[in-house]
Amino acid sequence: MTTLDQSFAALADPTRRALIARLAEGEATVQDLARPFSISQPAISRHLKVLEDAGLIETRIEGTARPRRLKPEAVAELWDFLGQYRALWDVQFQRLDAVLDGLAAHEQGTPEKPKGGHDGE
Amino acid sequence: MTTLDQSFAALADPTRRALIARLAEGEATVQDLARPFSISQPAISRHLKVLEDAGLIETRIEGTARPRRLKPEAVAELWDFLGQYRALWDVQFQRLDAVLDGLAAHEQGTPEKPKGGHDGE
DNA sequence: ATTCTATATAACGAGTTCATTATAGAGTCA
DNA sequence: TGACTCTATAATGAACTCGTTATATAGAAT
Repeated sequence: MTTLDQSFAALADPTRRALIARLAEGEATVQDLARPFSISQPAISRHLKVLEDAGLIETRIEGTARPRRLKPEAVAELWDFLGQYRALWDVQFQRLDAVLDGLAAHEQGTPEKPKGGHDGE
Repeated sequence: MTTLDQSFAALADPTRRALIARLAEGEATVQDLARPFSISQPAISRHLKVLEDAGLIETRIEGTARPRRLKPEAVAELWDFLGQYRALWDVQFQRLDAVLDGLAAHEQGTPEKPKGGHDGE
């Protein structure tokens, strides 16, 4: 039942993540998607089926072509799941924040962001 | 190479997500973790190894016990990955946002997201 | 030392994944 | 119609996953 199973499993494959990255730029056919990869067209079609079964993409029919597009709203469930643990992460860093405060503000704009600045609500 | 592979694969298993949920409440030994499940201790130990290899948990040694604890900072990478696609999702919902704006601002700082209502297992 | 407890590891089997090649089906074009 | 293109599906094999039981290891308690 859990679609989290399918979604996480779908994203566990680097080829599928690359397909998603490509689709983030816009609709693409199987041909378009297969071209940059060194794997066969049937393999791509199967990856796309996995992504679609997970609800991450959807298919439109146009002649013989089947352009795929992202369904970004599918990310919501994963986002919420991770959000639970990101909250813990923030809590952990609250202590670190205190330490950093004690060390005085000696640097600004370091690669590490003590104040969890990851999302954009 | 990508640890995203390991992280997503680790989270694709419902037993492992349950282990993580338990660890979110605090450190726990293998015994603690195995008790609520109907699977064997070796199976739990292997799940924990998968989670640790993915960087999602860490182990402390205390006598013969090996209490595990969450490493919530490991969520950052996954969070960032999903964040790319959540941004697309936000764009899609900008039209909906406009509608909601029209309905007046009735709440501030709610935990619910614009399209809330997702469960967490 | 012996025994008990906590955990890890090995060996195995069923099921799944991911690639391949070969082929089928549907739409387009001459 | 026949030939061509785009995509899906079937058959197959290697590798991995996830459970099991049996056993090994390490520390604690007696």
